[in-house]
Amino acid sequence: LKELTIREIAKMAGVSPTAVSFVLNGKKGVSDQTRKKVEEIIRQTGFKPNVNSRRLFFKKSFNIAIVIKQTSSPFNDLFYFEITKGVMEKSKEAGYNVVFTEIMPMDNSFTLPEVILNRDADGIIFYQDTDQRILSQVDKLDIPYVVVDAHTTSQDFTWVTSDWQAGAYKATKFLLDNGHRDIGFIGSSFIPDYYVQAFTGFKNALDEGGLAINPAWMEITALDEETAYGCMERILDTKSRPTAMFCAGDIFAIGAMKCVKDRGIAIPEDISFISMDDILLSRYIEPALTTIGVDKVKMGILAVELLLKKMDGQNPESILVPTDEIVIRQSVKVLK
Amino acid sequence: LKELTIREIAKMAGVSPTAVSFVLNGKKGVSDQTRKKVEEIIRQTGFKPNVNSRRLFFKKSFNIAIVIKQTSSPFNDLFYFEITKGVMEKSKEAGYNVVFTEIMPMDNSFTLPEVILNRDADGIIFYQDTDQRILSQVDKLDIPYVVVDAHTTSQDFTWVTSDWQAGAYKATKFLLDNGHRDIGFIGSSFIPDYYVQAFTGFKNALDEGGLAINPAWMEITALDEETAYGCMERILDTKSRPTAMFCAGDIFAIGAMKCVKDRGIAIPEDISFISMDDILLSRYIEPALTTIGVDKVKMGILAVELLLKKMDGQNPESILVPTDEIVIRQSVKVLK
DNA sequence: ATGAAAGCGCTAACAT
DNA sequence: ATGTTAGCGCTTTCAT
Repeated sequence: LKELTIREIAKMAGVSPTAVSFVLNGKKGVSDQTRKKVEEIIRQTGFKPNVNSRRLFFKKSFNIAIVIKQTSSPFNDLFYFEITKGVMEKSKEAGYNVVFTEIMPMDNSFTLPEVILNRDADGIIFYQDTDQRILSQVDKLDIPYVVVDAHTTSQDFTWVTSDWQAGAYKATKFLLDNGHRDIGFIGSSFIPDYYVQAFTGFKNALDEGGLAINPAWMEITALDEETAYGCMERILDTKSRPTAMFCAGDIFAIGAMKCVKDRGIAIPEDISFISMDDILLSRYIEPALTTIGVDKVKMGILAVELLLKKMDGQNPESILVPTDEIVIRQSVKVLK
Repeated sequence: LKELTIREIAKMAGVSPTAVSFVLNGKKGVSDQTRKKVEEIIRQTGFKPNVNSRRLFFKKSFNIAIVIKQTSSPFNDLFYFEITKGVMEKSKEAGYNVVFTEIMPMDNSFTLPEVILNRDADGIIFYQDTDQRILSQVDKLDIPYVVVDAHTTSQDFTWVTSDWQAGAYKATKFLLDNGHRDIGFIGSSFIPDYYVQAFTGFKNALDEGGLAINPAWMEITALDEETAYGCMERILDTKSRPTAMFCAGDIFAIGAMKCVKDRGIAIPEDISFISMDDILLSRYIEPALTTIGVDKVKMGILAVELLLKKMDGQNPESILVPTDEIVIRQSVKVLK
């Protein structure tokens, strides 16, 4: 298979390269006859115009870069992999490649990936909260970007984030609807905005049900499975015991449930659990976790849609993605 | 920030574009003095040469494409995400972008991703067994590729695959070393090569221990969690019961364990379980699963290394990646 | 050691 | 409607 160029196609069709270019790009300025002829030759030869020539001419890379953090946990990875499916779907549709890159927020250098420094991407999608120093650098390069799943949102950049406040409300309401009155809370004040959202949703549901928060059952220092375990220990060490726990994240629920089981307390008979995220694991732990899901593929699609608008010079509104309905499994008991 | 070109840098330094190009590419033909001067200007301006001009000149994309199947399950996704980390690490080091693409083996079209049809990748990494019709198309395009985690290997293409035969041997040996003599097998003849590897490792260990295979405890129709559940049912319905099961894949073990638990049989007190893969889930099910792991990041690195060699015109040997040691958790009982 | 000039393959402005 | 030509920004050959 030899290397074809637009020149050779032109020669074969007995026309000028311009004609071929016009046909390729669907422009007018060629007679129906030559168009047909050229199209036929292109079909026969399977000719594809050289992308790099086009890139050079248009000063456009036709790449969208995804930036993930190297420190991301496997749980996040899975979450982001699903988002990526949406990103790929929409990018392909719009004629862009998806280039994967990583940053290491550990070392304080905050160096952007080469793809971006080289201006080899027309737009960027950042996953998860992204350091302001990174974003400023991108601002300087004047490359449009969108942040997906940023817990700390802002007017300063465009984002796509799940509505965790609505999620927390729904989850807590579900407990109330099932007869629970003594409800504890495990959250994370280490992610301030996310914490506020989760807490606000929780509190709103309680308020609506005419219930007060029991401070002894409020734990806000969870970070991961282990720390959530610790939170639960402290709650169990108080005088009275809640009949249900709302956890701001499946992984917190998993840690807390482990603590409860270790003490020989039955789930959901003695204590019920509900949380948000719907990570893969939640289906497999025992008992399977009742939780609130989000459509991650959709988040990826929305992110690309916003990005395309920004690349088009528009200034679209950020998007709060509605949390889906509750995935009911076995961790919540119905009280009479 | 205005658009810099090599011409402008040349002007600023009072030299020719050629000189700047030589400096950028570390070639000799420039005096130390001009080199210093040019380097200084480049440093000050943060100039980066236009990648697309280089691509056009070199007829090289500096892209490596990853091709995954859209039908891949979340478990595979996680597995492949880790491999991807290795791929990114090594690709970056070698100066290549990583472009993510999907194929849909469902529709019988077997259309390659645009990136590949456009010759916008210098090399390809396929994840998982890949249809021969796909590979032939790539052969025609004459783009080098490597298949990672191909269960069905062949002399016809270059691959990087875990040594599951050694893994099965190690796992079975571990059961024997812990005093088990009555051992069952759940595998999948739907993936013939993989099945043969797993079975051979299993059988070799048994042979070595002077034990015969009990055909009543051999199930080879597992495909996923559900079918593995069915396999286990049939084994439990036989007259006698094994003290331990070897499963050719964590997900099979998870399905089989569910069956055992549903029948009120205790793990590992009554029946022990061991398998291979070490997927994320295995740590979280109850009891936590003892299994054989592989270094996925390393697999990604090795894949890129092979690919780079192929891109260099070499014809490297495929690689059988050693399975790691056993990850001992709680699913195997020590028999006296 | 240095610079002028050609060319990678495409697109589009401009003549015809 | 069609063809000629310049130019996107780089690298490299070839004079000087």
